[in-house]
Amino acid sequence: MPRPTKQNPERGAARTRLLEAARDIIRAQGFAATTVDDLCKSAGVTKGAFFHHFESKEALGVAAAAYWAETTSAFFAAAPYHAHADPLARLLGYLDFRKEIIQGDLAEFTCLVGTMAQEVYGSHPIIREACAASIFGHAATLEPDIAAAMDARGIKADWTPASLAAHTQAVLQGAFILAKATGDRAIARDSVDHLKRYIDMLFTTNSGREGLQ
Amino acid sequence: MPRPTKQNPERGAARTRLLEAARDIIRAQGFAATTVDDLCKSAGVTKGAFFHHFESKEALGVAAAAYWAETTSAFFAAAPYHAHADPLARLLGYLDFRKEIIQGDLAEFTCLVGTMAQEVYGSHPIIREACAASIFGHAATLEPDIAAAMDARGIKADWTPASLAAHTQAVLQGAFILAKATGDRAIARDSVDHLKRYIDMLFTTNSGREGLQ
DNA sequence: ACAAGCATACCATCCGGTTGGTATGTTAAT
DNA sequence: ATTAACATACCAACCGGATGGTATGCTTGT
Repeated sequence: MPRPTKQNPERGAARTRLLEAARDIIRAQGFAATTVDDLCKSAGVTKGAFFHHFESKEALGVAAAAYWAETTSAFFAAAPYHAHADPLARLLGYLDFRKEIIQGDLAEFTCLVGTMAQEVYGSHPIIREACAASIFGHAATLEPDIAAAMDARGIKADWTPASLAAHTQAVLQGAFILAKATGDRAIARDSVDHLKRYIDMLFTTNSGREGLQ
Repeated sequence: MPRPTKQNPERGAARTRLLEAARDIIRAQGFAATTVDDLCKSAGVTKGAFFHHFESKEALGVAAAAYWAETTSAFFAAAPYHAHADPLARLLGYLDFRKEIIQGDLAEFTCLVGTMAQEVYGSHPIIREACAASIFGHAATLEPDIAAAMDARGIKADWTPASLAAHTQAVLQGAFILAKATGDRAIARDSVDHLKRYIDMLFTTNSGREGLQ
């Protein structure tokens, strides 16, 4: 869709630059506090360009969630933890990878769609749905490894691969909130450690094979 | 400070009513999307009353977090799980209690300070701090039971009571995000179940007594 | 009399969205 | 090969309503 010209090679990139601006600014300020002008200024385009590409601010929110889903799924697909032969090692490797990327500024490693979902679940159901699709689409990539690890160890539990995959995302989202509340990244990594310990115990002790309660 | 009159017994309650309105509306819409007029309308007072009691919208955010800390700490202090004799039973009872109160409308059981912290951590550091105080003040109430349970079972681990207490709050906050994203309360309860299973295993298997990594 | 607890009215600014226009590129009939 | 017709990408200026905050004054209890 982009149509660059000879004089201005940046032409045609307005949409992408607005989505990148949205990704960065919304993570730092939230959706409601981010104005269309903020986005235009950061992207270096005018409001006319904004409303040419997006019907409304709400539509940008949906597009930003979709863009997030695309870019992060490519990012994780390229991550090294997939190289492990054992599915449990891949799962724990995923969590190590998540721990590794918890660094730098808060707005750089926290989750756009988690932030947006929390904020707009009541007022913008369309954005909420796009965020849910991104979160659970990502969680779904963990399920095959979880199922394979259960299979390999003959584990019959009262929890499902989908449930554990969702739980990993809950822990990560919650870890981000604690990090934002304290300003401390370490507390987020600590929660991921607890999650790793849980999963390790689930697959390496007998307790994991019997139901709770 | 309230000064009720004979004609209008509600007089003097403006501040409290504004805080209650803030608790309810901010949980449903977020802090930035909640206008001062929204709050005044819901509390049944005028803007003059609002700015008589609060210097600014930001000041109301801080007061709302403090009010949340007060009311929830009283709420949990009165909960039945404290009756258990065994500290581990109290800890698991706390999580059962948290599960039980996940019902009704989303804005009724989710956490005000978690929502606010996520949204304003960058733009309103004062509110962020008040939210952190509320979250970790609540987490601190779990630490004595965790420490006692470790003691009773002679557990020497590479995690601290404070770290596990923080993790429980991370799981709860994350569970709320997933619930908001999907509109489904059950997924939040599932995460609490995983957390219960984790804590159960930590204290009832040998794996919990050795370090991860 | 005086201060606390409000209400009314008002303001300056901001914000999402619109309008009209220009520059560039594509399609297809002649 | 030219050109008319159309589409895409973007800009500058503007608009109406909303928003946080203020100025002022009225009530009520002490």
